[in-house]
Amino acid sequence: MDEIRVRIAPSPSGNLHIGTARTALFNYLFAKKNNGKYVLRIEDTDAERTSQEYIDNIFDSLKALGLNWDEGPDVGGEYGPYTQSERFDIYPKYVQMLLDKGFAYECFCTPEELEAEKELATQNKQAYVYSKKCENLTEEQKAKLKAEGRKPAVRFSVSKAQKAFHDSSILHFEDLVKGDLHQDTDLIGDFVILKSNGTPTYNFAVVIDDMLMKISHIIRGEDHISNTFKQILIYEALGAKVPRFGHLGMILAPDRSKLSKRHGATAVSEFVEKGYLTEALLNFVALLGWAPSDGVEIKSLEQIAQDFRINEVSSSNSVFEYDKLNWMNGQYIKKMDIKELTQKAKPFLSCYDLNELGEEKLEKVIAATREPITILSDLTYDTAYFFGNDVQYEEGVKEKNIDTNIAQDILKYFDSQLDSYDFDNEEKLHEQLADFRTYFKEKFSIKPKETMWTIRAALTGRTRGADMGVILDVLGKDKVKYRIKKAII
RNA sequence: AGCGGUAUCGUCUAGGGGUCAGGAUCGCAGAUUCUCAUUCUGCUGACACGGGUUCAAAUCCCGUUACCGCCGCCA
Repeated sequence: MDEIRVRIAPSPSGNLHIGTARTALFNYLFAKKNNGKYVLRIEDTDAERTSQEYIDNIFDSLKALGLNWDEGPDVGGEYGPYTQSERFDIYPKYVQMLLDKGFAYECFCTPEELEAEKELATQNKQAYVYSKKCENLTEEQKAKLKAEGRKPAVRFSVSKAQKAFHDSSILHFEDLVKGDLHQDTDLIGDFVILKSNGTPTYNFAVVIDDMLMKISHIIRGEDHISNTFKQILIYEALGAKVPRFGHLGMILAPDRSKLSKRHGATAVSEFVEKGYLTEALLNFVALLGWAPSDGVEIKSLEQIAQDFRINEVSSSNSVFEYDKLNWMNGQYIKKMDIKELTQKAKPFLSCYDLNELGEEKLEKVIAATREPITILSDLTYDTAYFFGNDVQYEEGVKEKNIDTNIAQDILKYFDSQLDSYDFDNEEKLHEQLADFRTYFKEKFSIKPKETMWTIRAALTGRTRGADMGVILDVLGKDKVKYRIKKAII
């Protein structure tokens, strides 16, 4: 059997889209599972929409996700170049081949003429199919048109290719995820393969590239199904081996439309900026259309690769909802190595002076605040009280937990005890805090919870937050005293 | 309009002629810890509709509907 080779071919007209990331993931998984090669090709034929910034973003995002490629523009490989714009000189040869074999012809139609044909079709409520009026132009006619300065495009003759290789006009192929797919080729118009400006169209360039790069399996979104029939015909006309195809359902926004900017983040990098971990993002997106055989949903890339079967991928669309992504991101945040997490958290703490705490204390802060959060950006607010001298009271907290008589008693007593607290020993602090709580419970029947709320409110301005022992420890005696005194009326 | 695809809890999904239709997430309720968080336990919640085939249909077939995609000298 030939080597399994798959590819991901993003077009750099934007940052790496989450949908493209999922397609990349499934290709990667398929390659890993089958000991194949996974190649990256940049499809930048449309120079106007392409930019280096997007190319960099695609590279960075893919790498951040851990979807490293075996061959690609940067790492090279046997079948390069892997950037389509550097391959322009190889397409004309194949266009000529099709021209010679009679599977393609020059078309001199102007945009206006084409537009008129389409207009007519819509008026008659018919599907538009190119009229083929240039298919049988004589050499003289062509020469005349060229003399007039008309630059021809090259069209593929669908019917000729179809008749040469198939008995019926219905073309079938066995899709890796959707099973038998078919299309009446009479309904496919003769499509352009080479534009009049000399550049190949997408449908032609992909076939040539995939053929030359020996791609064996093409896994992509189902928006490409109709292209597949055209591409199969080109492979056949070229005398090339037709690869296997697999079409994935699309990722939809909650309103069932295509996921776009108005729904929020769409690019992997935007999710990262919002505070999502690439590991969680990848895991989440894997679950859109695929389910683990053991029911365990949180899995590493390698674990997923072991369990992955392309024919088990769902063939329907899936809706992208944040609920589960948030939960999953939270799970990853809880489990991540604390040093690594601290590094990833830093961009979200740029509004604070991190030197105030130092690396060791910062790690303590992150460890103490990571539990309840779902995205890293939650840390911005949740760690606020560890920085600066003064405290920002949340609404109602001062009135409810500081300014009452009991609260004042608690604070005064706490203040008087503070000198005996061992601020260099977190474990000791916990015990002392526990004793303090018990004291108020036994003596005044104040719930431990409420005692702590008061202390917490004075120290953090909130009734919710990190472990109190950690707060005392990180803040240190001076700051704790300062904040407590400030709260006492 | 045409062509192609898809249809199981709100969402992601498992299953597939005989199941109490399973899990996850969300929501709700309880429990736990100093914390309206976390964690744990429990609960609510689905086979799009209509016809067949069959002893038996969510599962197979046909139709309808809905949704998605494609109909570019974009990729």
